[in-house]
Amino acid sequence: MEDLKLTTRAENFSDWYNQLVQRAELADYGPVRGTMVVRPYGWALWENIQKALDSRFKATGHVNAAFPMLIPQSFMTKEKEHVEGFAPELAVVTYGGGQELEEPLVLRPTSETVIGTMYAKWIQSYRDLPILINQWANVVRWEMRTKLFLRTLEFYWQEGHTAHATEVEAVEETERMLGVYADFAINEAAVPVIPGRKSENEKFAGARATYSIEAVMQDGKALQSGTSHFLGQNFSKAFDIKFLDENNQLQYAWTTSWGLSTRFIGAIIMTHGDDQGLVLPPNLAPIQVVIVPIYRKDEEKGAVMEAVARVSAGLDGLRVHVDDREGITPGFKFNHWELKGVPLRVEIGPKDVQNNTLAISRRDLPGREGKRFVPMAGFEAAIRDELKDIQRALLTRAIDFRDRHIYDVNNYDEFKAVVEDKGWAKVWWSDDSDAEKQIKEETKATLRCFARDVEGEGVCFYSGRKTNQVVYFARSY
RNA sequence: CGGGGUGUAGCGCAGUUGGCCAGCGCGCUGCGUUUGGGACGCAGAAGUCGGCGGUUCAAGUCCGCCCACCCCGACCA
Repeated sequence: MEDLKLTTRAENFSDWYNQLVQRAELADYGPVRGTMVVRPYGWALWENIQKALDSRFKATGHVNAAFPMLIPQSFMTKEKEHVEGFAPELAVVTYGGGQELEEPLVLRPTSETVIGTMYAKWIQSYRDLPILINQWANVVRWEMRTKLFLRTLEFYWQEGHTAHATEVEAVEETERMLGVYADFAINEAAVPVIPGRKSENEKFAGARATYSIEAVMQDGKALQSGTSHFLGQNFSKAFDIKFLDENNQLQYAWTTSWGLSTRFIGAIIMTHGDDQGLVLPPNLAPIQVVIVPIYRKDEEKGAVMEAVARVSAGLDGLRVHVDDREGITPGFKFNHWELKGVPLRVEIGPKDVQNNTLAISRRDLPGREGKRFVPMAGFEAAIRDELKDIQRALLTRAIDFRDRHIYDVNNYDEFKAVVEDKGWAKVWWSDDSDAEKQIKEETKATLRCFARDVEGEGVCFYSGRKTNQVVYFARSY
């Protein structure tokens, strides 16, 4: 008999995640190994993520466009590091129109190469710069080990690609978009990410510098949740993106790229989810309020449904769902919508009709603790306030969790104990790629990013050398 | 690609030393009673037993090959 309850996080975090994703109807496995079907509920969540990001992109001057999914294979080889980085995970089309193609086409793993090619055509003068384009797209990377949302052969994302006249502008753009991601993650998703620069080992293939937002998952692992790359002139030299500056000098443009994918849904799940199921931040939840009518007899039904209609109509602008399914008990519905992570449940039954009240239950607080009765008079404000409070509470709780799972570590033994199962290690670090590789080899922990706003000096936990840099290490997805 | 595991109804599983009619729970359909934390009764529908080949009077069960998926490792957003 199939268990009604999820595997708990403590029992097996990975099973918990897999069961949750499928039972909450966020996604399912596609027919081809490693592919993912994003189901309507999961896609609705993605659409809300898209809206929150897209409005931020527009507000910072970007426009949307669409570039082709098929890329001539030769494009991928033009930038040396790029080809080395992506070669193992390319899917290649060799047949089309019933015959073998003259040149194989790769399914885009990312679009720097096509977009760079187009930018080379479109840019002649400094007056054409900056060019600030984003596209919402799917990309294909042939991963060996897959997991729904976190790593699949095909995934959905947005990729911004910009070209600038100066290095300073391009660096500013890279950091601006990192800031946009952090703002989105913290204020919309209530995922308290840590922004920072990646190490040379971990940066994007072809980038001068990569920045990321990193999130602490409930099993203590890190999830890279968005990236922003300063590409220098690497791609403009490879793709001949040149312009004449004010002094009639031919210059290579400075480019950036930045992306955030459906992986972010995994970050939300593993930041807020509990043993009852998904917990969604109100700002992004496809359904913010679910109303469950309760009645026994037909004569009760009429009055109850009337109250339900009144409440539902009073919540204009909120995403409200009335679960009026017949023949299913309220208890079943409570569990169902908890599994799906709806932030707030409203119950309206005969007693409420009689007392002129309604019952509201917060998803983030279990059982009686999160349930209270509010008077029908003024329910609109009560519900809106409650949603805002849930959004705040989720962030506060996640920040607290994050801070309790990042450990200041001074020696390698402590380090090993921490990254083994406790969480992240925050350490003084004298930047050394070989040491970083050695640590990864021995502990499976990777350098997630360089901490910002570091003051003073310390002693590297690994080499014992003096340094002014602090970094985070953790095992990651 | 290495290691491990699993394929029998939509899902989760049982199926004895091969034996005739392939079963159980959940879900699904219909009717009735229920409904403030995962309701109950009755009646139903639903299966190329992952595929191909072999052994046998007889294969879900034994043998061989293949395929798929999941988990753990090396790579990644």
